[in-house]
Amino acid sequence: MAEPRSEQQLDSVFHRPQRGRRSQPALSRERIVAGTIALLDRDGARALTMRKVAAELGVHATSLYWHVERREDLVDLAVDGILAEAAAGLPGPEAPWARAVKETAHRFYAALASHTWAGEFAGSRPLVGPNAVALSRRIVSALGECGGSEESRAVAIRAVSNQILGAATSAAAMSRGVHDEARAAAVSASEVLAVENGYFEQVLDLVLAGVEAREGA
Amino acid sequence: MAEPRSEQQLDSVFHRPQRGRRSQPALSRERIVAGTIALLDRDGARALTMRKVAAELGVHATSLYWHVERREDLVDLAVDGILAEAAAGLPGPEAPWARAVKETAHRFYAALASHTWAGEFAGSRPLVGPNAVALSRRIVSALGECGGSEESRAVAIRAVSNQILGAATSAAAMSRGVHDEARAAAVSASEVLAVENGYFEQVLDLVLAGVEAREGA
DNA sequence: ACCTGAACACCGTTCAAGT
DNA sequence: ACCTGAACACCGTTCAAGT
Repeated sequence: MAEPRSEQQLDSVFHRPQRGRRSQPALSRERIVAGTIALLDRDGARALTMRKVAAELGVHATSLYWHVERREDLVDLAVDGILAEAAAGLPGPEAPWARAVKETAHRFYAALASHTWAGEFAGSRPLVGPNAVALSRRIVSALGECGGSEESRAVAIRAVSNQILGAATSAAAMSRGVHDEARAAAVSASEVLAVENGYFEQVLDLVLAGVEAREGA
Repeated sequence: MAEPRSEQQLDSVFHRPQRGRRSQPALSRERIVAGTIALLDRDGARALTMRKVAAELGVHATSLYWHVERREDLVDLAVDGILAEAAAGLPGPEAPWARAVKETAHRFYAALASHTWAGEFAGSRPLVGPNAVALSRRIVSALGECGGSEESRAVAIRAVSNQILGAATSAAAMSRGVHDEARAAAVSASEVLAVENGYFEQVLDLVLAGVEAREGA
């Protein structure tokens, strides 16, 4: 039974105080995150065990506990890790709001969908890492420019973020889903993803059409 | 490493052939599903272990394997179980398409959101049980009446189902999320759910406004 | 400061055995 | 047909011990 942690405690999952070091330690936050992501990409969500992450890094499972408090911290760090690139290239403040929403949402979704294990964790862990927050904030700020009441902006924000989370979750579920052999033979997983990526753009356009229709009313 | 199962195999998870029986068995599909749901409602997703489900039913863990093939079957059965009520009261074919979509989507979402553990499993298990399928089909048929190309209907279907899945996933994640004590003291979990339920309706209206705007264009 | 090793209380699943 | 019991190969996490 893990008890809930306060904002401040959770913040310390992502930003750990640096210590002065004399001899180079074998493990570090960065190495642990990289190893965890490599393991997840290779073997999937179910392979995320303390022992396997440790083995990936040539170390004992118990050693990880010096650097993280619990297994769930590895999940949070890995998920936020794959959002780093997406969060690094956000549209600037000069971008028109609709384009900023579309581009940010697409980067967010594409990062999650290209590592399907991330979608598998989306329901059990809130996305509160710094990169997820940066992406969310950019969407919020863009939708803040489109006019309307505070209430209607709150609705638009939820519509867009549900779209991202729903598409990522469904991509993850599909990747573990019923494999009709004929279909599996015909189209590879990456082709499916390409099609779904195209749908994501259209679906988001549809949502934004709703936002604009509302704004015009 | 569980290997994927074909459509037919998966179907047999939900519809098991009935056998003639002489003496009443202690366990049954129905009792197992009911016990699993009770356990999940009481103790959460992490409590779903074969041993605990068995204890809930006063039986040994290994006995469950006579009735199900693996732990994941319990997940599938429990999730589809909580969708039974929602699938039982679908809007009839005479309902106007937009109302049918809204009502069905709301029933779907509300069922998932009122058992947050279901949202936690949404990313790891595709919703392919008979009740989930019935709900999805009703949404598909309703959106089939709203005109537009096949492509645009496919987009609308994804928009609505992403909305359901995204809202349910985010409700689940929030229920395990950062507990700001002040906020937790001020509003109970059920109050939050009530607010989010209201948002869901508005968000769905927004999406449907997009569908209608597209159709008008 | 950082890692090891033993230990504890769990897991899912298998299979032979009972009735 | 249906359930038990022992067993196997795992889990996360703790803590004393090493360096």
